[in-house]
Amino acid sequence: MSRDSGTKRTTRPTITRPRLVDVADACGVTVSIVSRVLNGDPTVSARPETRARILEAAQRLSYVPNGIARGLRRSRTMTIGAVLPNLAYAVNAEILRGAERRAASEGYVLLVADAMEFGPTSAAYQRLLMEGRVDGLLIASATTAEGATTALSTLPLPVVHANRRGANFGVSVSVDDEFGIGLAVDRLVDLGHTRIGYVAGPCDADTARRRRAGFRARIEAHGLRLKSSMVVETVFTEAGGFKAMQQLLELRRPPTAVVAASFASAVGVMSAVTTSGLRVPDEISVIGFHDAPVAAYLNPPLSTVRMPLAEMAAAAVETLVRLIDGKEVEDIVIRSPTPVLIERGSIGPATA
Amino acid sequence: MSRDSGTKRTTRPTITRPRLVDVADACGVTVSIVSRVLNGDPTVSARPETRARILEAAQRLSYVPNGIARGLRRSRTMTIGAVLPNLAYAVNAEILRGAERRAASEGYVLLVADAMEFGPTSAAYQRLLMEGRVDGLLIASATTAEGATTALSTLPLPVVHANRRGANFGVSVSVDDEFGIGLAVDRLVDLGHTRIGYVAGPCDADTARRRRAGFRARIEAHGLRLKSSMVVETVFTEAGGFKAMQQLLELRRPPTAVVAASFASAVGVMSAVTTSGLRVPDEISVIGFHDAPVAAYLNPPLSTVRMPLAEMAAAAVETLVRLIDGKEVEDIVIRSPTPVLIERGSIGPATA
DNA sequence: CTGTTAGCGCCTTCAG
DNA sequence: CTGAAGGCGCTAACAG
Repeated sequence: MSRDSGTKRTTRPTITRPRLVDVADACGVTVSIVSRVLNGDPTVSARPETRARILEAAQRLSYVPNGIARGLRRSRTMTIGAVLPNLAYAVNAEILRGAERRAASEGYVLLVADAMEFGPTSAAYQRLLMEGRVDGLLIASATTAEGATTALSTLPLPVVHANRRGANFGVSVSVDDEFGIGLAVDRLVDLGHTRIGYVAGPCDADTARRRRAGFRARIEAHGLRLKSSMVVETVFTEAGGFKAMQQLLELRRPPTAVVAASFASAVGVMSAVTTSGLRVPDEISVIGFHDAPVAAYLNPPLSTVRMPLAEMAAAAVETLVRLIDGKEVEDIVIRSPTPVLIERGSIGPATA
Repeated sequence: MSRDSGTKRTTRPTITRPRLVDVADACGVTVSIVSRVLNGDPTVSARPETRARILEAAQRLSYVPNGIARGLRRSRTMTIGAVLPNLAYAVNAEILRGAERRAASEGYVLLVADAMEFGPTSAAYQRLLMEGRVDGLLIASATTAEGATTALSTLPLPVVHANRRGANFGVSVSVDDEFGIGLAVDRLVDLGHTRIGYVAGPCDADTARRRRAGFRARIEAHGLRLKSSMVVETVFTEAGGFKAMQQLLELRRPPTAVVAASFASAVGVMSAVTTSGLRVPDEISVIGFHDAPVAAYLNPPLSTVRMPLAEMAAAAVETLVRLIDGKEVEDIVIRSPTPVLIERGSIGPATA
């Protein structure tokens, strides 16, 4: 039919999928009604009989609209760019997963880019942003390269930051870090600890700053004093936690309990304690921030604060979609489900 | 989801990006030369002066071609669909990461879909495949839903399977599981172990079958006998490893060493040993398959077999691109860098 | 109720 | 050496 009307179809290596026109002349109408019927255009009142014929034909040919053509026409790609840091850490994987799920249910797909290499000069950056392949951007990296962020702020593109507040452009969706870290403090104080150490995250991440502030505030709310030597700043990795804990162990009076600002660093902390010949939780209690499947199987099982990360990611996608749709949005802090302390074997009563 | 209101924000006014025609009449020529010059068309011999003017204008307007329009025109989206299982496990995250990197350097971007929900009826499936948004598919799930795979095999779309051989369609890029698992056996035999248990993966994953076969072969190559009670099949999770190990511990003569077919299950194995009051490696040695950052910080540090997963993912992308380009490709087994046993504290000499 | 038509932004054959 | 023009497949006015 009109399939070969275009004279030379050149070399089409793959089998061409049915197009709108194919289903159109499969039932003797034109593309326009087919399009409108298939898209459920409310302003069209097709004769039931025609409509049925169209739907039947579409079904029979297993017609699916070409997303690229549609994207071009509507200047809407139904694609979201996700910029994420190292996926080897469960936190980020969980965010990506939550985002992908919600994106799918909103009719979007996710393009991923590694935040580590996401500078304005990178190929990924070019493809994602400049080529107009995405309708919006979900940035889940607390520490995206500075060059990238400033470049981004000049782009006419909706941006949502997940787990990061106060960027100078875009909207933020985050969790209540202060509250979450407070849960850890409360429980440790409950157990009689008064010398509680803190393995903080890098201060260039605002989420790390919030946790740290929350820790201090909660410690002081309990009438305790936080000596500055009890707080060590490090990166969000096992190695970082390990080194930080070694430092805490060198103190004249080491802490009897330690809260780590991430899951990975908490693992490092436990490892440092064990390696030094002390026991968790007998001599030192440990709590990590963010949960992971492996937590329950560590030796001892690591207590963690579980934050609603998947929900945060979902809300971030939802917000981004609203933004893309031109609706008003505002910064959001996800408070439900409430952060909760998962108690496992790594904490116990103060002994020292 | 309860949320918190902050400042209201809306999207910035959308500035339309420069088009080909903009740079064209910015220097008084037509789109056609501009297109050809910018794309480095070798068959065009533009006057140096014109060419310079064009490049300058493009630069000045910071013109970047619209990827969607180009995709429509060339029926090439420069996009690869990646179907992956649970990213919470480091193995998969590493594959995704390796794939993303290589895709970027090949000029492609990656669309991700969760293998767990990747059925032919899922929205993600629709968007990725049927809508023609991707030029090819990278499947890194050993156990993609059956419905999905059969549906896929009928699609005229290049497919590469990573870490999975013998699918009835597409090409495979995998690592040498047999060899890798053999390294673990060799070392344990070296250490004097003769009763070596194996916590296998689900037999519906061909990669799990290969590891299992490799294990048996290597055991027998050492002249040992493998009692069937020494092999327990389970899922690739901590919980799976835990339960499997419990089963092995109930044997009249439990193994003195255990090889687990995944990282997660190895963690579960160690946990089960410890929980039962035995010690690793004093009473039981443990080796896991696939490495992860956390391994070195477990208690005791977990010995693992490190496989070239990132390289595999990169090769898979490269193969897919070749396939997309219509070149001939064949199944690949990545043997470099060679799989290597990372010895950590979880293994020691046989004592029983 | 349905058809015609004009592009979305780009590439590319064919003329000049 | 450069221009003109026809689509890629689809949507959305605007007409009948």
